[in-house]
Amino acid sequence: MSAAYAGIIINISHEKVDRAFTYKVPERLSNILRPGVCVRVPFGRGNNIRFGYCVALYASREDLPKDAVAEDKMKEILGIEQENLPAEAVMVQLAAWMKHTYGATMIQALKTVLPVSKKEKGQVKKTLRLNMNEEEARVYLLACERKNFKAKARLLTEMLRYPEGTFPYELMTKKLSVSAQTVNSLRNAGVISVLTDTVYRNPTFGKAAEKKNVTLSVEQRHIVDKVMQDFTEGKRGVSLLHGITGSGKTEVYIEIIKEVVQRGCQAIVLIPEIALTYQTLMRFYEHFNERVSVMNSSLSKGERFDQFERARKGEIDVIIGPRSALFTPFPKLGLIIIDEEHESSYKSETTPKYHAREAAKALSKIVPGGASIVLGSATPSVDSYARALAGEYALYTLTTRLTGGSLAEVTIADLREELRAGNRSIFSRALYEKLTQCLERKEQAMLFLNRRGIAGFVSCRACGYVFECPHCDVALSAHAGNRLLCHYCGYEARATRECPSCKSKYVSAFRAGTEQVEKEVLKIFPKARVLRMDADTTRTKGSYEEILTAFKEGEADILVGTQMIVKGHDFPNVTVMGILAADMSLYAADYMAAERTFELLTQAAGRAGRGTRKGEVVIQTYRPDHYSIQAAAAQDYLQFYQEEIAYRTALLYPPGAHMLAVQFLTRNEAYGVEAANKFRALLERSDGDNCVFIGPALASIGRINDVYRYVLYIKHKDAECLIRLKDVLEAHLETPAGEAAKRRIQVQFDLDPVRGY
DNA sequence: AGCACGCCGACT
DNA sequence: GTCGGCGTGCTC
Repeated sequence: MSAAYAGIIINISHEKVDRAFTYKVPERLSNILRPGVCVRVPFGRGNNIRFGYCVALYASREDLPKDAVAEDKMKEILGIEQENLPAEAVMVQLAAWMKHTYGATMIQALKTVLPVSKKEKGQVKKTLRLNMNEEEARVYLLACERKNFKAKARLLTEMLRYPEGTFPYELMTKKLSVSAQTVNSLRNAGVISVLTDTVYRNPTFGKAAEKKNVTLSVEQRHIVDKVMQDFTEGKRGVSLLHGITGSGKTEVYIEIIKEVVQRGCQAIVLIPEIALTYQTLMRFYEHFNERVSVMNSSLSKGERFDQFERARKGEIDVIIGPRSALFTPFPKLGLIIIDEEHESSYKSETTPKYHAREAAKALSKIVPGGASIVLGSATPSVDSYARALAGEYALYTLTTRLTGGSLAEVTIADLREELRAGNRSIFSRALYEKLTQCLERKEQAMLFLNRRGIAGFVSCRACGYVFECPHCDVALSAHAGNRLLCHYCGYEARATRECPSCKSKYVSAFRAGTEQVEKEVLKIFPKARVLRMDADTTRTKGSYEEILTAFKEGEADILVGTQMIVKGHDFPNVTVMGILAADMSLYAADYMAAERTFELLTQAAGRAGRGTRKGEVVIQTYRPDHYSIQAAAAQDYLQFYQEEIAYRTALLYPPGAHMLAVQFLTRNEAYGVEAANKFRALLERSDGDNCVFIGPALASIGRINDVYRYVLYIKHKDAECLIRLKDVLEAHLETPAGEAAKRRIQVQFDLDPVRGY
């Protein structure tokens, strides 16, 4: 496309100018300018030349947004910058890729990739301090007052209240309305000094850990050598590391990072938010000391900026963090490691809904020289495994459990059978027996409740009435103090003792929760000491680690919990793991339900028998024949994969094909159906010949906060075809008819979603 | 952010 | 008058 006008962002990091300015595109650039490209433009009254980034292209005057400035006000782009690219240019290109692939405005994409503004930086980084003693300063203040330099006087008066103190720059300039010039002139006069704070806070470690040398097993060494051989030859591709829990993936990561760092490159290690354990962290510190930095969600924006700044300046070689750590601006990125690559937390839930794995692949192609990618998992995503088998990724397998211990012995308990035998307790006979023996042996047990999608709703047992949110299509869930809460919009109500429908008194909370399990355990095993871990008991900071430590130190016999107890913790004394309702996550209405069930069960099964004693696992289920449960019981990934890939291929689900979910959000139910169907017709007419359309249909939770949600799924082998359809719809929304629709309906895209709508 | 413009008191 | 400092608002 040839463009006559372009939207240019001058300085993304400053709030006042973080919007697009329209420039004319000179003839010679009209065919080569693309979103994300770095340009030089005249800016401001002085027409100073600045760097800017192209965020939008317009073919003609008609395409310009209505609020664009008059033609005569527009200046012309001077040229495309190819050398001396600012460090952020790589990230801007990544943003352009995100915009193209996942659908978003360029600004949304830029904000995802360059998340911290300089404003925050100012707050943390610049402080003011008196540069002279109190008397001298008072003399200077008098001089200022005499000359009527009001701003200077205000500032000095304030600072003289604490002559030895340091003052945050932003606070002083804002509160006292002192301009940057005033501060500058005081600094030039030598009255005050402006300190740029170079003391970075490193939140998780203080002392340098002692260095331990690890000897890699033959298996591990082989993988490291292979990856490094490709790296050295300049082949920067993707490797998938399939290794069962305890097979030593972390050592492999560390060794590869070490070698990459030795070659003058830096590395990013992505981990799912919850998997960041203290033990794992210490392993990295032991090897990289102050050259490694950790990002996590508890960091303030300023602290995150510090981390990025250290990376930019070359003060660190390795950063560890959740998916946003991918945007660390290293000068020479050489390696990206994605641990537990199957985790769904790598997919962003806000627009642009990017997948960190795909974004990492895009980034590795953008960085000069390229970057290698290592994906690691005990239960690889079906997507990655399929690509590895197809030869797109190199596949490596770690088969030996180095931490000792052997695979646990797994029993499947058919709950239908139990019911027939008259057992109505939450424990099958097999689990009851194993728990009893475990307690007798003074060993520990874990009970895992897979309660995804099940909340403690309140219903009437006489007529079946369920308390529901008046604004969303979900049941309210019971909370302490007789309160009923909507988890989607925050609506709150009181629970009544009497059923509003049939007036019976049999109103009670249906508790399939961990609390109920805990009570049940105490009833059946009154002597057992029980700890519970779920969203309720881990609400306060640090309580998560506290519970785990207490359990590890043997302060309890049984740990009851949700997903969070099965992720990456070693309890050597645990010999029994009970999975209470294995199929709960199978009922989720999306194509990844079986994959998630298999992952959870495999992880849970891997928790038992980590020490020297053999582990025993009981999987309780109503669907003992389902392949995800059978495969998890056999701890056989390949068996699961083969069943799953056959299903995905036959039904054209990823990776059998690509899938685009288009979500329509509107307050008007009837209009939603009508508009969504119109959009589908438009897409079918344009380029949808070989695409499979499903819907639009009301989402599984059809209404949240009085907004109705319709979903249209489109499937096709080729992702680019779906991206074209997305572009067609986006373009339509820019036409006059589309603009009108946009006021009543919101459209969101999600390419290859990992969660059903 | 950086720059110019307009305002205001002080000094020639 | 006009010089120098200060606050405000705009930048395609």
